[in-house]
Amino acid sequence: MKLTERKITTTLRRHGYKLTPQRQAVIDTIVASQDLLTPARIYEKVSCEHPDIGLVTVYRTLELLSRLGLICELHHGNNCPSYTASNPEHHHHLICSGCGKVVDFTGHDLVSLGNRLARESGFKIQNHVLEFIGVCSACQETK
Amino acid sequence: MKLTERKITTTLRRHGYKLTPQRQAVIDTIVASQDLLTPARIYEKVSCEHPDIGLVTVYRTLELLSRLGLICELHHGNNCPSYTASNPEHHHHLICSGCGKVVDFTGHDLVSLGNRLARESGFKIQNHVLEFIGVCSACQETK
DNA sequence: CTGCTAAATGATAATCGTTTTCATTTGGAC
DNA sequence: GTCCAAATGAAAACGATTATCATTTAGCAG
Repeated sequence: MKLTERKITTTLRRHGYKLTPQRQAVIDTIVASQDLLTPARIYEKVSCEHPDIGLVTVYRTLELLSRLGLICELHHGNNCPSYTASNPEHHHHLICSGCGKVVDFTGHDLVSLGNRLARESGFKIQNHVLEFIGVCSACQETK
Repeated sequence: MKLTERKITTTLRRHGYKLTPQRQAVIDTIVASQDLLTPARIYEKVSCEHPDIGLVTVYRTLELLSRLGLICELHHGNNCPSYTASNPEHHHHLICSGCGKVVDFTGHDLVSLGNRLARESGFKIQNHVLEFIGVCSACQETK
């Protein structure tokens, strides 16, 4: 279950952030899309409805939402980061290298592996990233 | 076992690339370091021995080595990519968020998970990324 | 509803990492 | 040694992101 727009706005409020039309627009766009969106793409989409929004505001909103854990920032090989609405439960991503579509998946437990690594390496494990990159069925057809 | 410098140079030859002093220097630097190095950091290190090398050449060499699979390019959250000598057998990375040190680990098989995902999602899986981020023992002490 | 204030915005410029361009140099085959 | 495609370096171009700062506004108090 993806995060609802409502959940995001109430979280913003709870942390004392204002709920501006610009932030609304960015949130709407991210929640409405199933795909990985770059900042530029988000700006482009948002601009259709709100032509007077600045790219800077998009960046600032993304930084804020990311910091609050409401959206996920991913890097899949190429240069620039992409964002997708965050899933409240722990999960991983399956990303289409063709169109950027993101599918969440759960059910693979890496805690015991993390514990083993911590024991063997002396690291204090903070986080992990598990991503599968592939080609979605739609992109496989249009080759 | 990390890739040796010798292995890298013969691979270059085999693909018809020239073995220039500049490439040697970049290769030496990457092989000698256990840490994740950014292009800027590699340039900095290489410049000590070869003050007349250009940053552009570092970028070009990294691109080449990465394309030949001799070094790994990683993105761990932050903006710019980092590189480390590649391990010939399939492996994953444990990265220190303090100093950038990289520890390879193997033995965790994700093939069956990949197959399950492919079956359920219709994706054709191409690749996967598994990284653990943590704090190495040295960095834990200097806090 | 009205006014107030700190927070948020937008325009512009600055910054940073990376890539392109192009004239010059050079590794390595002959 | 000669030659030429490949490689290099300097400079400029480029794209993404961030900083600056004057203006606007959300949300609260009265």
